Amino acid sequence: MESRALASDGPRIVVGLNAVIVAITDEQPRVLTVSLPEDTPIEGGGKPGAIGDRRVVEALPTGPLDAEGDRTFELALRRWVRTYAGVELGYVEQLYTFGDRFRDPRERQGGPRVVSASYLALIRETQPASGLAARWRNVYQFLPWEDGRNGRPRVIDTEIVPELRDWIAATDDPGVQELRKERFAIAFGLEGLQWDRDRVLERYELLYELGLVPEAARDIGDEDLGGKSVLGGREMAFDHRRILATALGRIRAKIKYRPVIFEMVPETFTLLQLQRAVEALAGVRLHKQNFRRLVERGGLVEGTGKLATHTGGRPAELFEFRREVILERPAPGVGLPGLKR
Amino acid sequence: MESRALASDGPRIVVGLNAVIVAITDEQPRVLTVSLPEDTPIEGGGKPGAIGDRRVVEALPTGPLDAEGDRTFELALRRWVRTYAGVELGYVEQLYTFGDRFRDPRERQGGPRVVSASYLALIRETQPASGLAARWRNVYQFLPWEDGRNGRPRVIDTEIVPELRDWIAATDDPGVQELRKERFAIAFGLEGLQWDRDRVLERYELLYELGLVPEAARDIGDEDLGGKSVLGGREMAFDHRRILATALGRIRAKIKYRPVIFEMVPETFTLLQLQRAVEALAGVRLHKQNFRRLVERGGLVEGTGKLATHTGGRPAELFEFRREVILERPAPGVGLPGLKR
DNA sequence: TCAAAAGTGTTATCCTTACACCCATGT
DNA sequence: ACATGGGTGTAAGGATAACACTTTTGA
Repeated sequence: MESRALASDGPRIVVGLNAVIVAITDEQPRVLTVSLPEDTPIEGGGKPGAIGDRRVVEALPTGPLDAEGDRTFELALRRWVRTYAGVELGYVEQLYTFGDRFRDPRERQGGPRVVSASYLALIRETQPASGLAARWRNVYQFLPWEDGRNGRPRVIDTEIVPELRDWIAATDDPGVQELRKERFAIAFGLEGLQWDRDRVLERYELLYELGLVPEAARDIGDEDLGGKSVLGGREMAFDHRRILATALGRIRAKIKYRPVIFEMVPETFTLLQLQRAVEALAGVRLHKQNFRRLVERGGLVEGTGKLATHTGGRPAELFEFRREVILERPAPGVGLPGLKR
Repeated sequence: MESRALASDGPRIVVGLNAVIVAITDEQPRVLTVSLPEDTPIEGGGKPGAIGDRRVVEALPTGPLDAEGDRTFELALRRWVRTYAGVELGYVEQLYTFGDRFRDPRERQGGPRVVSASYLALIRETQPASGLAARWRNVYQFLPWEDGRNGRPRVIDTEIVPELRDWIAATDDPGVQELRKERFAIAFGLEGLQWDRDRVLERYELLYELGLVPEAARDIGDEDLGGKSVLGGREMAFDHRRILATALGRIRAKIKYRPVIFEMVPETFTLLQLQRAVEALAGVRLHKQNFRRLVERGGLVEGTGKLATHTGGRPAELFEFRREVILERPAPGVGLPGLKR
């Protein structure tokens, strides 16, 4: 029981917090990253995968939990991000807690087991992060196969699908082949199935398993990729790209039944601005007229009467979020109308 | 960064895992609980709230993470539950990680900060739990206001609403009053709003905040409830009732877009059996004909041709889950058709 | 004048809801 | 016979998807 937990583990476990801080700028979803300093000390020494290498690898902002100072995880996170990154967080939710062995490679050299509670934070603007070596990165630099706004990403058919087919053929057991085919089809929407935008994590994990991302080779202590092509897409430290994939999947799912998109657009916005924001996160283009009808008739927004000029065409009315929807409907989200293009 | 986390905290944090194991028997949702032994040792001594009192308090099964033996949290959980409770888990997902200060009251007497990663597990049958002082409890014994299958639970109008009204009136600031009114209305579906079945956690937290559950008084080290009535509903140790509320909310939401209900019914079942299972979790009655159409036309089930006799009426066809839906539809769930009665 | 974006209107289709009614079994 | 649950049919209403078309600005 609880007392058992108290007795069992010694000082070999540490708890960290990390934040996936997402904003939208220039119609692109952005995530705040930090560079791990090249001289990051490594406990235990030895070859630590990519950590401590000459290469600079980006990571998600990570902070400690002060066991005696921080009343809750969320307060700790807000404090930490405010202090070190100079960013004030708005909407915050817990994402997932990662605790696999060796997710921090230093564990192999006697480092402690690192448990990270990860949080998703949505903010309105890309405040220029102060302090640290922090920067805003386009989320799709890390997950390029997730951006379908300009048609199906080319990587999928040129790189991923052939590798997946090889993987399926690489076993003789027809039962295993079937299972692989099914996972493949579900994750990437092949065999006539539709591409499920929300399955971001499943796709990343499949690519990791197939060794198509550099993290895979790195984590088994092997820089060499065995001749396997490595997809475009920027590498991250530790399992942070997995965490980012978890975050994007969560956002995509949530946007449909909670009005979280309004955490990320200005107080007032045109309907096209709102649509572009949703498209940036969902990774698909939406049908304009139907999108407008959905948000207007869904009671999500309310016209302000003011107009935005310089929209590139006819001035558009500025809208604002109608907070009352939360009271009226059980699950108010934007909903994605039929795709276009 | 990650290295910061490594350096900061000493042995003052421990990580535990706890499991909300849910099954359905006799049309009731059941959760596996254990009794905390009366002689549970308390680190630091002193008055520990309910822990160590004469009173026996039930808790969720909790196990340690073996930092060097367990490869992942989930494997640790499965191992632990198999070994100590004799239950083999099927579907498992991470729920939430709780880490508030003093969630384990022993922390006040110098005990360590206890971080618990909680998991939701759904299983098919109530295997009689072996070992431990484990038992299956009706979930609604802990959260009686959540069962609306026989009409609106009486506690709501007799106990909860009056207390909530007092709470709203207890401040003079009209702004605060508005905020309270809104939280109240959202959580309990008053003021003409509808009751949102999924907001289980919000309801529990409101009741906790108002001191209507014994845990509230206990956690501030005060056995006396200050004359406040305490609702029906069985107490749990630590914040385990909050965890249970989180779990029920998650199940209710998930059932609508993932076919998780099939983890909890026998391999073959009649449509009424399936409906009763969904009703047990959702806490509402459903419209029979429409429920059937939804699951059949949604491609979720497939007739086996066999019949179940002794149903109480005409023999019913036995159905089974159509695994292929997962391939066909992005978010296959049961969906709750209009209520009846 | 033309491109770009805003905004209006209409129709076919599908899904949900709500009734009404018949069927088969056990007691 | 009748209570209980199984199962079919259908019509009304609402939401969505897909089109076509008009309006208003800036370059």
